[in-house]
Amino acid sequence: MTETIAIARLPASPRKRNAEATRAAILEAAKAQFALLGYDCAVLRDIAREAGVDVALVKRYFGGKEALFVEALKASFGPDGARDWDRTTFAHEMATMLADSPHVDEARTHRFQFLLRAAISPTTAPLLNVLVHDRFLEPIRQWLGGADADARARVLAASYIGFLVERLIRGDALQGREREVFIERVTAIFAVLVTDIEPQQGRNGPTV
Amino acid sequence: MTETIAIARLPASPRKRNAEATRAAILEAAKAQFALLGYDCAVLRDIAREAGVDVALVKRYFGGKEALFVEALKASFGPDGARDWDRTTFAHEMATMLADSPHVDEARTHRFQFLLRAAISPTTAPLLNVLVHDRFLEPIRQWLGGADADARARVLAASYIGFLVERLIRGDALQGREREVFIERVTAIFAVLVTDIEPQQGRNGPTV
DNA sequence: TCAGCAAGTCAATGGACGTTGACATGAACC
DNA sequence: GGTTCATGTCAACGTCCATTGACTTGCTGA
Repeated sequence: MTETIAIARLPASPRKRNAEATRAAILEAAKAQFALLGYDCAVLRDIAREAGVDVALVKRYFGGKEALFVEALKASFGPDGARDWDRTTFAHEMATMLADSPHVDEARTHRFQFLLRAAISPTTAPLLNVLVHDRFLEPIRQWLGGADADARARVLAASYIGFLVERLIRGDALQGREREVFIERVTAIFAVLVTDIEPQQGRNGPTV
Repeated sequence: MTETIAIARLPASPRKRNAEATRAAILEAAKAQFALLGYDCAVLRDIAREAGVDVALVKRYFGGKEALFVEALKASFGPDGARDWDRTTFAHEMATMLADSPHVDEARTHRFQFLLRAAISPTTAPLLNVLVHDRFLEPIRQWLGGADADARARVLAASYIGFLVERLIRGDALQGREREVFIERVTAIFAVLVTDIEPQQGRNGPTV
């Protein structure tokens, strides 16, 4: 009798009891679900199922949905932060990355979807103001440096968000000429923002 | 007895029975709530209360929450569409408008919040792809004209969305020097996009 | 004045979901 | 081997919310 059961167990991994591991599994599943669906649409039962545990453990380990969310949010914005980009190649690299998002650098795209959804939802927005500033705006500001770094960081962040949203809305990848043009223009935009000096006036488009 | 009751009625407006008016009232309340909270967080009871009617009427007039949402979405993107901007002043005007959003041109900000929330929520995104293209991207594309209008329209739309999100996340108004810098840079960005010719290469930031 | 219908009200239903506490089970320690 | 505590399971409960259908009220036309 025991042998047949042992065979039947193969599909479900017989995970050993391990608080740390299950906690981590829940957190990982939560990060994915919250990024994909946002706080309101994500469902604890699904998170638990994805982690291979019971819902009740969410309460045991995190206290509740909101607490889990905050934890997942923090976990998503850990060390990375102020990645040191090369100033001379930044604009082009970022543009290319965005053009190929979300297929390239999936983890990064993922994290920012998370942040974006969190920042926009009226439920979670209040939890976020500090985090957005500390982990997102402030690193950009410091990296930019120069005059009016704060305002420029804001514009840079906003542009970045916009391109990300655009990619989020259209799922398909950019290709061929369209991709090239996208990269060209976006590179030009980031170049405007990285530059310390003010953009020259009178470039308000051709006077038709 | 009747007189005292008549006096007590003052606060609640004794609206006459009027199908068209109540339908309109519901739609108006729905537009506001959906824009403010998004599809998932908006509650039919609140919409009904704001419109001064019973929840059941939502079903009678619109069929259900999703149908009401679609209706509200269409109603929000009616005639406006391809407003004819002056090409020579577009960049600066738009930058200024965004800097002062949402306090100026509140209606416009409102509508785009609506669209944004709708586009991002996984619940409503499927309902939107066509609408976003027809009422948002396509008018921009036509207005832009020139080479690679499609790709440029995409970048323009994305930037616009980004700035809107930034303003949405921070509620407070830009002021003083910060506002000036914001307008300067954003103007430069839009200028890059309105222009038909490709941006000059090599402006990848100072070589430090 | 009365029938008939549209407009509006009310209470109830059913599902989804976060939360909770009682219970079972495995491992570590005496 | 038995005790004990942490880990994991189970079956609810309560709430929120969209939906529904039966009921009431006011208007209109004969």
